[in-house]
Amino acid sequence: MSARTAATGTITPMDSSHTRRDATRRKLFEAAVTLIAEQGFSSTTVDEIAERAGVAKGTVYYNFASKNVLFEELLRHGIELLASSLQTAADEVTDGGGTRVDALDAMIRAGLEFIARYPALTQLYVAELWRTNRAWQSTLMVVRERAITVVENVLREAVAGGELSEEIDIPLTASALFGMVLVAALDWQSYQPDRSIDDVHAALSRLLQGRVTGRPA
Amino acid sequence: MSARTAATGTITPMDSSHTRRDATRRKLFEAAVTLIAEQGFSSTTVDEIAERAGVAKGTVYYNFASKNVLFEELLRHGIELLASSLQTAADEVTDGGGTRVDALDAMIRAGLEFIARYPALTQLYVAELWRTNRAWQSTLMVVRERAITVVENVLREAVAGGELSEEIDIPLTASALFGMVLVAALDWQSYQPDRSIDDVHAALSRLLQGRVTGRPA
DNA sequence: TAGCTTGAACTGACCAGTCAGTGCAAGGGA
DNA sequence: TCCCTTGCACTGACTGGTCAGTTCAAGCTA
Repeated sequence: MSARTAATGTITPMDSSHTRRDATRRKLFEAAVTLIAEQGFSSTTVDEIAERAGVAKGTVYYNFASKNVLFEELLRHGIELLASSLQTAADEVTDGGGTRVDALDAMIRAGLEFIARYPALTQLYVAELWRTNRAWQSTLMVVRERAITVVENVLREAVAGGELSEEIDIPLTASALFGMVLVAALDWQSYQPDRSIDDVHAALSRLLQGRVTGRPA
Repeated sequence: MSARTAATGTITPMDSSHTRRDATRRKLFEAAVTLIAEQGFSSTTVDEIAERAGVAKGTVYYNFASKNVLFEELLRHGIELLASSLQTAADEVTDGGGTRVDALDAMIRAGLEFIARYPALTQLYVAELWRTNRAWQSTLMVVRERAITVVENVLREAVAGGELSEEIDIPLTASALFGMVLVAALDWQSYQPDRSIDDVHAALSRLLQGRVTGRPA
């Protein structure tokens, strides 16, 4: 009974309650995320979302105040999944006696797994995250903060523990690591889908651990 | 007489010819790139583009067959700027007797400068590059190829010359480097605009050269 | 003069959001 | 046991508005 589902992946592997309404909302998230990732927010119509979710258009408006609100709730929902997945990966290593660098490595792995499981959600974040003049700008800032902070915290602990150089710039390094995983994963999915996740992980891990320039450990 | 211009940056610092028509097309590119970066392709109207460019709507259709065609030509135009900028940076170092790793470092710098100069163009690529089911999908594949290849070539030469470990995965490492620069730069512009380009460059450079995990060279 | 631009009017498709009405499960009164 | 009520969840035809793309007579400029 794998939690993983088909190509695009389901957004809500764990569900909270079991009311009829929640099931409908979940179906709508599901439908919206793939459509918006494929076509963008404004060229995705509410009719399409409703049709793919197998409900009537009115139901969309019964459950969400507007198309915008549906999207914002989707963003918040998704980032919670990512942040907790990264946090869990880091905690498991740290609690098991691993180093902070090992934890970073585990987060890279978790990031790749997340993107492989929810490619549509990821694509959607990438398209919106650095856009200016958007209605949901503030939502996105919070969302970004939530994810980046997890990485920054581990970096900070690693510096404090002497594992990483005191000279690294924590916010910028966190961004860079994030971007490295993000773009490598998206490229992998879109343009080199034949590669295994282990290949991708190994390449990124090598970069993190400074084994690209060829000095062995 | 700096080539750099205002906030969004002009797309066409070097122009090829001087006909009246070319000037109009350039104005339209200019207007389209910022509007689309801000709002996305489909919520940007042709009327808006014409207005921002200071031309009549009829002129848009006199110069481009459709809104789609305008956008595709914009993508092709932009990637040429990026690829040649990266190539030039790499060549300058190599021709001047620098190592391939130095060339990579220079490309990081050139990438950051490019993104700082053309943030709207960059945002637009990021939003579209990994999107599926798009009319201009094939245009984008070519465009991505053009940029990634420049990085891959330098990596390959570096491996051949023994500067980089033979074990690195060239396509994946190129993607990762690309993503690292891209995301760090966008984050810098959007969320930490007070930082200097030198700070950002230093942080990325450290990652490239494996000085994050603290082993001095 | 020929190539380019203007601007306004028009068409037809498309789409977010509305709303009067349906279906149905649970409760309660007789 | 049967009927009636309540209200949540859902439905889908409809509305008012928007926008890509067209057309064209007239003006400008190299």
